[in-house]
Amino acid sequence: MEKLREPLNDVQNCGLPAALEVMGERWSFMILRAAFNGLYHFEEYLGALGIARNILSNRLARLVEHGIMKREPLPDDRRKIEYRLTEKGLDLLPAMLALRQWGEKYGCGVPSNPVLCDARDGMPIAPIQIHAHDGRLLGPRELEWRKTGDVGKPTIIKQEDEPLRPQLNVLR
Amino acid sequence: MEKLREPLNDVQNCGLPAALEVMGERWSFMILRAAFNGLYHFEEYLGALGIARNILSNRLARLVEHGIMKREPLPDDRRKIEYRLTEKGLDLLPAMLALRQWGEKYGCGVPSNPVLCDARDGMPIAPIQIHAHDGRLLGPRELEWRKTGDVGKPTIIKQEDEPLRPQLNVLR
DNA sequence: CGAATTGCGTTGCTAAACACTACTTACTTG
DNA sequence: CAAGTAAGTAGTGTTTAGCAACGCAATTCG
Repeated sequence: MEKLREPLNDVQNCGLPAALEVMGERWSFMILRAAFNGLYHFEEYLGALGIARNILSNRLARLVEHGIMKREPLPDDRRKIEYRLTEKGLDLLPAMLALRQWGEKYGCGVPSNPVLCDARDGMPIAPIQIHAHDGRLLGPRELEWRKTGDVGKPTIIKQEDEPLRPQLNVLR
Repeated sequence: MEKLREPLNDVQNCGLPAALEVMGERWSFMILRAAFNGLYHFEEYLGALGIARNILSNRLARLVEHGIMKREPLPDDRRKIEYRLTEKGLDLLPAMLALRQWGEKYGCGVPSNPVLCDARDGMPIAPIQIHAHDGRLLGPRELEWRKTGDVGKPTIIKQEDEPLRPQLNVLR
């Protein structure tokens, strides 16, 4: 009885374990946030985050190693080194914001003073949500896993009585 | 010279540290993924994830403690206990998917066989992205931090020569 | 009924990751 | 050259993760 489900222990077939290899380490997300706030230098991160020097050193090295940040010494002061986000790093912004918004909603509860806004009109950005290919908003119960070959095929209404375990019907 | 920036060390004013308190721990996201795949029971998670018993026990307890999952013994077999996502837990789906999509894009590189699809038409979901309040798509360079009082005010074109550090202009 | 099995969880111990403080090295500035 | 700055390393404890074995209640099997 093949219940279609993700092969959870198979690291190859899911991006999540891959993502967590770096971003799952402590401080990685906080360093990322600092980077998105325009910090560039070791001592800036150090002061802003309250992290230990050796940990920061190690974490920055790993982020560089994984192509999330790039490390370039400044020509005018060769002591100084700039750590900047790469494109790969910038691509983490949606994930970071989704996590942050979730934390705002349930954690500290409330306003989270400096608000991330659209620079064009100064309005706060929308919540990070799940959209269909055509832009419709999707909730958790409107989703299902599909084998690559079954993508796009019409949805089959289950006839048999055996209660196929719901795909993403995780509530009630 | 007040450069508007998030107060990075101030845990109160950002949801990210709050979110990371639970979700930053190892295995939390992987357990969440398993839950979104319709796993309910201890031994199911255990087999699917390849995690140690004590760690799983501990992590589930913490997720329950933080209201992300709920723990309810089954009436018909009182050994069995169902771990299910709460609404708070379900709300983590965008963050989980954003992270997963990022990992797919850069990590394992490619197809990630079971694809998450819109149940209605069977098409894969769109990438998780950042939208303005009116639905426009926003990139990292079209964003800025604003004090709560300045939200919605027209964007000020900087006149002075002193090079105000760019808000989210983290590239070049 | 009694013995084996299942489901969940704990305990004891080893290894890895994290964190604090102090030290080092390279460079710049006065 | 002396003093200071920026980045990074080393030494030492503490915390967390990981493995294997045990405990225990509820269920099933003979």
